[in-house]
Amino acid sequence: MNAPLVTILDDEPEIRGILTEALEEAGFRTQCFGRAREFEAALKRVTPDVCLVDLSLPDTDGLALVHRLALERGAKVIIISGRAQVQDRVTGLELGADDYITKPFDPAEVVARIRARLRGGKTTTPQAGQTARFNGWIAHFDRYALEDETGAETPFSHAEGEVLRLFLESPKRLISRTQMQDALGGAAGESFDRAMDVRISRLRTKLREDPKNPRLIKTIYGAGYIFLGDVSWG
Amino acid sequence: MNAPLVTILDDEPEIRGILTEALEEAGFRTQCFGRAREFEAALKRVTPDVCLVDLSLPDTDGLALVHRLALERGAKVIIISGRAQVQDRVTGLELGADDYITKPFDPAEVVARIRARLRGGKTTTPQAGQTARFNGWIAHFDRYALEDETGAETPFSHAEGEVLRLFLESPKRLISRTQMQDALGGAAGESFDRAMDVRISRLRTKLREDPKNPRLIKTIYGAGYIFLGDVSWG
DNA sequence: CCCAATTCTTACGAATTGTAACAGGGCTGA
DNA sequence: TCAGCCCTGTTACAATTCGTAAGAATTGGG
Repeated sequence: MNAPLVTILDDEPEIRGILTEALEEAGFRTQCFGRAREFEAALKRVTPDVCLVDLSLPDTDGLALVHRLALERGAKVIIISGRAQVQDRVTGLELGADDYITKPFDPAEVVARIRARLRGGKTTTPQAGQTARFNGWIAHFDRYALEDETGAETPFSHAEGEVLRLFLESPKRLISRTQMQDALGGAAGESFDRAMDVRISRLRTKLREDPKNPRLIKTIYGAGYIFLGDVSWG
Repeated sequence: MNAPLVTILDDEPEIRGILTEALEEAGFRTQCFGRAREFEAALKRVTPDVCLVDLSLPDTDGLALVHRLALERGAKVIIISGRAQVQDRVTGLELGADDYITKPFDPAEVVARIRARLRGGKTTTPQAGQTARFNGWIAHFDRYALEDETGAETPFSHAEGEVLRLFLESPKRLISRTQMQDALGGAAGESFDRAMDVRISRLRTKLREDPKNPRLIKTIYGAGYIFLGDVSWG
């Protein structure tokens, strides 16, 4: 398993430098961005484990960005801000941030708080179980079968299982098509797109999704897919 | 689903009072303890969702208690401490605490941080924060639908949702066109302006705005837009 | 070699979104 | 006040993106 990826979004290069140094020292992978636009562009390719966001961006409204990150992506967000008023912290946290650190900060504390977030989240599933429960379903990856609420089982194929596993490992997170393509070992960008669609389509029918109003696998036009549903592995 | 249970462990009665008042106001159930012994005894009967622990306890080592709580119980632990040194915070977090608040604290911030903890551990809140109410409407961002006063739902697309979310995140504030352009990730400078207008236009029709006299999305000639309406997220 | 299961590719239709074109109204200056 | 320009709203259309059915290619077993 790779080292956790932490993204840093701050317009001051000096702060970026301090943070990257401390974080790499602590064993994280890092990616830095000075403007929100670049950051959002990068999000189409990678899925950070924790996002550090400075609110005082020239580029955009930081709070709106935080809200989008937390809600759409399900990412862990830590706000770093010069605004130290209680009201600022409360609104930041209410909008979905997982933590709020005020400048000036100590890099050691930032590292400790990132670790605390990663500990709590458990986003990654280290090979633990071959079964996962979600919204009344049980996915048996050892047996390639989906178990109903009533206990009835529907088999699924290997390709379908790859997609399902990808979703179950990153629930409530937006997964872009390129990410999915990479994860599924799909060769270069041929017309593999359609194949993915087909896989998802078949998976949807096995999950008995209403094509007009999918509840579990939601597609975000022009962005990717998102799997809603409360997953617990075991 | 019951209200989340928060335990308060602090030797100062005054602080216990302040915290219980704020937490019950916020809708949590609370249990107070002045000594660690009583607290640990109570743990055999109940399972708190979040534990607030003051480190300066007379009858035990607070840090050791935190460590036990975090490791054995898997409970969410928030340290409240008078010790404000960075080193104290780092060790507290490393030992398993999920957050560290220094005295003096503001009860509102404590509530916000508790909520953030509960949100992170997917146990309690299935899908909070995905809806917003305003002037008789309910916007369901998880479902991409606008709910009427009568309960009727009108679906909206991702692009429309982006605009709507932007407005709901900054109500009663002027949003310039460039701001909106940045937030919506649109490539600048092009004739993307018109695209934005179209998005807003479509959103207005779904909100059944009178074109001659818009009540919610008001346009400020030469400056931008402003969203009137009393928004409450939840 | 044949059959069955699985997967990919092709093809087409539907939904979403950006673009062009035009209408209309506000703002400015004579 | 009125002409003219700029800004915005709206409509129609085109391009992109996505869903799925049907058939072809691949694989594996007998």
